[in-house]
Amino acid sequence: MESNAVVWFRKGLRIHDNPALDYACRGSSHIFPVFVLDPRYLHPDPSAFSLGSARAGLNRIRFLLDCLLDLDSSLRNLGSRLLVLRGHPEPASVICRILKDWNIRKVCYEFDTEPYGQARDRQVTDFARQLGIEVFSPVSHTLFDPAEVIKKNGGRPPLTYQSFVALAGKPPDPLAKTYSELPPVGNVGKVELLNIPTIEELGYRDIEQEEFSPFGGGESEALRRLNEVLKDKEWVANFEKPKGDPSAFWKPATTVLSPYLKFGCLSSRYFYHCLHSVYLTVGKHTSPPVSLVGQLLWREFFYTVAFGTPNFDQMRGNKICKQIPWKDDDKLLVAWREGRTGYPWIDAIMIQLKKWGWMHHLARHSVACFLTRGDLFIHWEKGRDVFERLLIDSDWAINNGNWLWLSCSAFFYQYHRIYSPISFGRKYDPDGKYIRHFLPVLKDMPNEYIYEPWTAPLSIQKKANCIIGKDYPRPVVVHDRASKDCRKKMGEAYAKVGSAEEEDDTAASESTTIQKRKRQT
DNA sequence: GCTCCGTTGTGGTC
DNA sequence: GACCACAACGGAGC
Repeated sequence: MESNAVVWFRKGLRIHDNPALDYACRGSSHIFPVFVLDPRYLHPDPSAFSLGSARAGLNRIRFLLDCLLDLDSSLRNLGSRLLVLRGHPEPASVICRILKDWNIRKVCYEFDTEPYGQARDRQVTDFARQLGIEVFSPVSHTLFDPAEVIKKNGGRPPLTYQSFVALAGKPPDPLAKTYSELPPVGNVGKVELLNIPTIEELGYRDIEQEEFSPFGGGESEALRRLNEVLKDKEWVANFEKPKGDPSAFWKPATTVLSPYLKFGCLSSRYFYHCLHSVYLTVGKHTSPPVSLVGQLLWREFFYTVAFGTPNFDQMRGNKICKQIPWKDDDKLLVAWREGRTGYPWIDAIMIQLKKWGWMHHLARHSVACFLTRGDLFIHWEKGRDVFERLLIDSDWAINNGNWLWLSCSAFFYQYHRIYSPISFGRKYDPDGKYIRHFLPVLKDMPNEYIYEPWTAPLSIQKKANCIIGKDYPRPVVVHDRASKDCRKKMGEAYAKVGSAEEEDDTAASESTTIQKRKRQT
């Protein structure tokens, strides 16, 4: 008897440790491995501020296409293939249609915690259940089930890393299963199958950008990269995140596995498992929060809080977010976004973001602090949008979580600790090699002035072929003054924080409001 | 109400 | 590279 199963790939673009794929294969005569191309994610949007679609910059689109090509090739090696479908009018309705057309008995897809994914999957789940089709939606993108952690904590997400780690315990092992062959693909009937498009086929032509992300997508590349990392056991064992060098770019100071985790080319559980094996063989190793395992737990922490916090991605209506009267200044925002603030360290980072779609974690801190509480006092949501579009590893929960953190809106509140746009970078890279690469206009500026070129005498500027105010901008703000002003405004906003909460919700936060009132009297 | 703690500040000293 | 002063936040636990 025929028994057909669909494996719907969204994230989780891998064969290894893939419970949805594993379950689809069990007892099925045919499986249909499906990916739905979402035009909003892929097709050019000329109104966007950078090359790319409405939802993603070109680097991440390219990364996704790499992932799909690799997944298709792996499936073909197992006697199957990826069925690529057109996402009109939207991915969920396309899935509903094929469930019927292909006489599907069970549909399997990885559980997705993001609001967009939740709404999309609810449509499919409801539809399938009406038709009596089995839905299998396992948690496999994260180490833990965020809903369970929240339940363990009495219904609220833990709001500190330490309390999260105390609750979390040990994650489940990855699936050990490997395949020699998959059940054959069934008859797709009249459903149109697409090829995995190229960038050019999507309509991206005459691209002038001269440097693109050096990181290619796909499970094979993820596992190659992982094995490269694991080879250096000492490095893995001694890893301490805050000690990394943000200016290292040819050989980054971190693993750069984040984009692979984001798309699920690499299983977080498999990664965790491998790290643990290394720890066992070397004995002495670093620990969370700074260790590599600690980094995976940070990911879990943000996924959990994001899942359990309504309006996590905005200031308004977000209970854990400080209400701060951020400034609205498009000119400053654009200067930051385009790498024209006049601070070479900040601008070089923003250009690396634009060209590579990746920069070191501490570099992200520098520019996020500069945009928000450090210098420009612009809303973290604006910076979040820029990162979300341009980063190849942009991940809804983690990106929003980090912007909340850096802007001192949640999790972290020491707003007087401000990164200097001049000395922070110089500490790691006194010769400015990083700046010279990403801002070639400054390549002949002497070391002495590379972090503050506006202080160079005109004769030096001329000799370096870079006149400040003409070839490279003057600073948009004076850091010493701007940061002092920001500190003052943050202090005022913090002092007023009780009344902001009162505006948004009345009954729910009554007890905290009373506490705040007491404190004020 | 007090104390301790918090992945990743800066600028100074030794 | 390690330590300090600076200034000074909220959360958690008692």
